[in-house]
Amino acid sequence: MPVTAKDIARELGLSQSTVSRILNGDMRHRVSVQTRERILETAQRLAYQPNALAQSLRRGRTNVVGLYTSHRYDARNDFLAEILGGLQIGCARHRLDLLLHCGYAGRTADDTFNALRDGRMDGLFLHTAPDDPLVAKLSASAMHVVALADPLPGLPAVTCDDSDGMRQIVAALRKQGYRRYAFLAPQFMLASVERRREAWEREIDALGKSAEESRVLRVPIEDATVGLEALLAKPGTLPIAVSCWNDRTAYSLLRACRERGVRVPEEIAVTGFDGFLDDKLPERQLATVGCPWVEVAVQAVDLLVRRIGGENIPAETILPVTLLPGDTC
Amino acid sequence: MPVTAKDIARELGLSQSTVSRILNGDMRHRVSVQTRERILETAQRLAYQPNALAQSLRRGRTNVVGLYTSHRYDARNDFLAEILGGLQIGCARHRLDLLLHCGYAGRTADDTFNALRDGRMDGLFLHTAPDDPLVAKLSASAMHVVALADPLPGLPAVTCDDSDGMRQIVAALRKQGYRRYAFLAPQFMLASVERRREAWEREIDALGKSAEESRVLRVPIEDATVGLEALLAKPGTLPIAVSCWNDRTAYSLLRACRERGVRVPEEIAVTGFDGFLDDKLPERQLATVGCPWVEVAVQAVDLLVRRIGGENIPAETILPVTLLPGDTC
DNA sequence: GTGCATAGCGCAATCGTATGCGCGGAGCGA
DNA sequence: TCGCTCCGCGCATACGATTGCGCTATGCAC
Repeated sequence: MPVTAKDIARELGLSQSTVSRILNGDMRHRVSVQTRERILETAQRLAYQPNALAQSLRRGRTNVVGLYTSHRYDARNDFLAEILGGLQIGCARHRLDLLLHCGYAGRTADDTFNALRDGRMDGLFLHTAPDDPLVAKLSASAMHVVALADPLPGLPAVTCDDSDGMRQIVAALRKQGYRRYAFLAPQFMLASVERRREAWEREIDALGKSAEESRVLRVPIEDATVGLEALLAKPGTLPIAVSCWNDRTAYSLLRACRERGVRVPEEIAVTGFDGFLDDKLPERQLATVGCPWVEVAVQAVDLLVRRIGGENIPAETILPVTLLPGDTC
Repeated sequence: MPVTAKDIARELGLSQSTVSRILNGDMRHRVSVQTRERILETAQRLAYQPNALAQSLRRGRTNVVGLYTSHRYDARNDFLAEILGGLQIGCARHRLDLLLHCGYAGRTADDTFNALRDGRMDGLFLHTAPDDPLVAKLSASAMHVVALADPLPGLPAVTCDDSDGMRQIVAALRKQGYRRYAFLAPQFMLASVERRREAWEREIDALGKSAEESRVLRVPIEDATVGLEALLAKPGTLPIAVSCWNDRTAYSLLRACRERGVRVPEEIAVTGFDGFLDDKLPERQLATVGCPWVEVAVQAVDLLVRRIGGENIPAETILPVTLLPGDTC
């Protein structure tokens, strides 16, 4: 059985409230020096550890923040790993713990929403699709939420500059004189993807008549072969400059090219978005956009803490990205 | 303000205890059908969500399990990502949530230990070095702990069959007739590494006089160049069969080989351990051992739940691994 | 009219902590 | 001696739930 404040009080013939005040350093409550010493010494000796549940219940504050993501973790999801690393850093700074909410199979948005507001956490980080029913519920509730990487309607967010990143990429492609362009998007909905797509379209439109072709293709993230086939099926001059919405899709495309014997960048030029480093690659070869995901998460923690503290926080914090040239275009 | 059971009781002119019993489906407590209906309807209408802190405090059970890892998350740590994914699956099945304990900078083992036993979680998953002071404290405490992937003294663990995996690898190398061997270990201490090293040494010893050389090198996980230099510095017949303690180190070595123009597998043969899939690679080229890390985590959750339930659980659960041939040896 | 069972519910303690307020005694000045 | 201040601490309640036990009213048999 864990030792409680009452145990200490009983041992010393004091009241539990006095023990509590001393251990919390409540200076308004005057206690003799000897009593203080005895309490501290006894707490030490009995290895007293306050019950966090009771404290949270009473204080109305848990020092726990949650993370809800619509996607599960796996070794190929570099994005979540980076975000998680950043959250770890941020939480450590603010002495918070992180509660990963595990979505039960068959759980409805209602269930999930209820599970998130059961009092165990002070705030929540969210990464999901904008049309996730959870988003509307959360933004209508009193819950403190910060969206990560992808802006969500009605919620503050910390993001990377998707538009600028894509603008820079296409600008670089234009400078190289490509005439056929394509954008590879995922089959699911994500706000940042649409931003990148819009920026891509703006830049392509600015090309005017000099662009021979420009298409947006939706492909499964783990296999870009269909996309590649569709591109090559249409006759026209090569190469085609294919901008992928993220690095993982770009690597899918690169693999598809290798498997079909398509030369990069002579026939297909490829760009990514994220800028993950990986020892597994010979060198940085993928031309991509470097996104500070760790920093995104760190800043998100700062913001959430301020929000919990009652401050107003900006609707969107956009972090700058950098072009990372490579030899795939 | 969240609505409490007392609010429902007040609204219906009932007592809070009756409300609680109905909502918990306590059949021993007899209540008229109308009252039951009214309570359920009102709870629904007011969107009542029981306060998890109060429930946990009273019930002595939180339905939260913790994860403590000595390493931080990042995109290159495939291992943690896989483990985390498995924990997600397992926790979802048992309707648990996962509390990531963020180690604060400057926190001592004492601090960490105390933070882990503050009543917020029912049990804990652990991945750290065997000489981490935390391990001794935890195994001496009443806390329910399951070690992940790496056995820890005094604690139950779920692991992969390190010995068998390494045995299979070296057996395959022997069959190919290599005469010089090396083992690349990390500079930090981890039980599974030592198991792999011991298995490697046993197999090499079994070669007897036919082995021209066999060395164990400790290299930083993110850069194997020094190791490579040390190997090549010593004259002798090539190739050298280098078994790396994990995939990441193997990729480090492969990169070092590329950078120095060393041919694989003609001059240096490379094997890994983990078997992570990655779209970024052209094909499965690294010869390695496939470890079911997701399954390790899933089973760890099952075990921890049984342990929390009062059962005795096996000291070590070892999951089988499979040899994944490649073209790096 | 009495006894007894049962249906239908409430009282109150409990989990461990935080905190507003009050209370007895000592010391001191007038 | 009276009144005031300040020291040192405890009482009691609250946070929001769970749960053992007991209480009242009704119905029914006798």
